[in-house]
Amino acid sequence: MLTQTFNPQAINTQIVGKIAPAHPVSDQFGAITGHVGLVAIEFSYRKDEEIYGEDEPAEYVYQVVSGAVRTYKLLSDGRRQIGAFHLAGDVFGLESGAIHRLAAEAIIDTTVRLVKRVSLEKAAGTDVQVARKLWAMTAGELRHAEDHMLLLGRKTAMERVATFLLEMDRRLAVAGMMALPMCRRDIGDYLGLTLETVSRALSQLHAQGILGFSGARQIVLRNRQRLHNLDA
Amino acid sequence: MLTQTFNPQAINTQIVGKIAPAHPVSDQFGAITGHVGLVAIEFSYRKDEEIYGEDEPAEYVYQVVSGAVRTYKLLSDGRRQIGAFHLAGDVFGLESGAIHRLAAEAIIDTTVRLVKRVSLEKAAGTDVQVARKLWAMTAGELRHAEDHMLLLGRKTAMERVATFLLEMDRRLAVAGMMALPMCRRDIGDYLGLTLETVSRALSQLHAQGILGFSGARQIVLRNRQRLHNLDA
DNA sequence: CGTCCATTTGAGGTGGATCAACCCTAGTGG
DNA sequence: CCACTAGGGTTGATCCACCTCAAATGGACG
Repeated sequence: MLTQTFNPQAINTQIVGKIAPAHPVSDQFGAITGHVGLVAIEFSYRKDEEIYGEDEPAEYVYQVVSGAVRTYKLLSDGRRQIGAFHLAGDVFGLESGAIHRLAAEAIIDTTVRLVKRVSLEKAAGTDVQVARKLWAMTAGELRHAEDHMLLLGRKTAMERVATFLLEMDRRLAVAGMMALPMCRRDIGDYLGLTLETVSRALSQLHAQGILGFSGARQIVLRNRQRLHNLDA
Repeated sequence: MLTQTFNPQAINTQIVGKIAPAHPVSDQFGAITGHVGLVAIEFSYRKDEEIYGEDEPAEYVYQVVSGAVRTYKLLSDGRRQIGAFHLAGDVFGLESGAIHRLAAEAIIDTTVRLVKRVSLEKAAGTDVQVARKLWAMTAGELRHAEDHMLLLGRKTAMERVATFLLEMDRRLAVAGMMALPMCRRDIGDYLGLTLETVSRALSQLHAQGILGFSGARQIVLRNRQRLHNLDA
């Protein structure tokens, strides 16, 4: 489990170097790599492929170029808690220490950009702007985790699903429609529910006209206000 | 909610200045304040007193000198999720941004040491060691939150209570005994359970000889191995 | 010694889990 | 182009872990 099982330069990679970020303001990763002149490499993973395991050495920090990633923890009997979904532009695998605290897998075919963690650490050691940015990114993850603890500890199934839909709507809606990359089981493992409970909640919202389907994973929110009301 | 309702220098305070930390290695806060020469102030809160509210400006960063603190989020109908308990030596209220994401209250009579957040920010802007330390502290909180999401999303009531006991044993046991500062309701709100379920789990562990009571909050773990087995 | 909470314990209810079909659709191969 | 298949999704029936409501007990403190 502790061995690095791939060599990013071996398969389907591309040296990117200094990149003009696609989203100059919001692209935190590009802001750093561009600023410090780090070399970034692109790498692709197929659906359900492991990117790194829990408790593996944190050799790289990643940014999703396209696709989607889940990070999760497992109990010994297989129960799984997904901590976060990472979509295009998101950074994941950033650790202050040397070990990944969650495992990461591609949800669908995914391309990532990656840099060595030690090179970021080194940059942070000479540039306080970089150090500040790394802290802010970790703090952003902490904020999400704190919100998610409230959801997992205290919200009902319908409230959790409503929260999830509003989060995904905010993060990946295009033209009022969202194309979910993940299956019902992933959603359940993110929300601390079973896939059946997620499906029932979505069906109920559909029956109430709050959302529309075009295929199980293509969802249109028809009434965000009522969804907000369902979310505690 | 957004107004700062106390003046730390007004009541029962004491200017501490550069402190020789009681725990030279583990005292992260002292390491910073001592290193940079920041002025720390001591302040005391009575049991159940609010230290700061959710979404208040983060004017200070705190370290527990004595006592215990809970940080939590509320839903509009009063449901509460406690994110963490902070015991002697722990830092809390550290934010990368300008706002506190959780509220904080004293669980029992508590004394804290505090420094202005902006002074820490300033120190981090000139000293990369300080910046590194602040990042590491936030990353430590994130690690705890990630572990706690797994607990809240996927563990059974007995597993949660076992995890809680092992955590408190590690953090506050003296001579094999722990004196819990918090009530059953606080434990429940930390574990995503009701106070009755917490009580029943503790009674069951007592009946099995895994722990001993001397008063409801004085607990001795008699068999850590069996407790570990109960914790997934 | 009495009061006030915190805690424990009991009885019963329920939201979500589990177990089990069934359905839909995208992909595959003929 | 269509039949077949497999995996994901939906829906139904039942179960049970935990919640809710209620009452008794206990311990700390005046």
